[in-house]
Amino acid sequence: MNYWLFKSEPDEYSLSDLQGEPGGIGRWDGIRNYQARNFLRDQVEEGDGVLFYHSACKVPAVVGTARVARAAYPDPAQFDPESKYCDPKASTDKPRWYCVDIQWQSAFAHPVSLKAIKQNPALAEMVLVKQGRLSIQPVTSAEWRLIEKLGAGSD
DNA sequence: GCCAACGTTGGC
DNA sequence: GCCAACGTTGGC
Repeated sequence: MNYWLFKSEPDEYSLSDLQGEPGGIGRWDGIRNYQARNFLRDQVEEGDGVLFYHSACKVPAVVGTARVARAAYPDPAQFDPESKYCDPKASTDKPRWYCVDIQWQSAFAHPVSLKAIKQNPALAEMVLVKQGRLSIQPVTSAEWRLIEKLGAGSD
């Protein structure tokens, strides 16, 4: 069982969008960055915990949690000429991009902002702090527990 | 919308 | 196989 942080722009796909899907299960697609792709394809497993992070918005923050409902499979959008995620270099024989399904689990009473994370010494080693531009990243179990606790507002 | 960090691409 | 150019990401 691994823990991850997934970033999404709330204008594109927010935590409440996921919550509104049938069964709270949505496809996490459109990943077009190789580092993120490699984590997704090689390490993300069904049942893993996901911190849902809103990026490129007014208050970047972890806003809730989800779990991985289905491990990596080829992202259908890469083969769809109508999609903005279409990649002419990808083929069904040799898919280039992958996606997973995740299921909504919780919305935090108190979103944990990037600012708060940066100010917390216990979270200084998070990949989020160390390497800014990575949309899928591993989280330690200690970091997971602390962020869940902060999100619940019981600090 | 600027620009920095990172990984891939491709000309030579 | 070097390395400059390019694409993506995301905080500010």
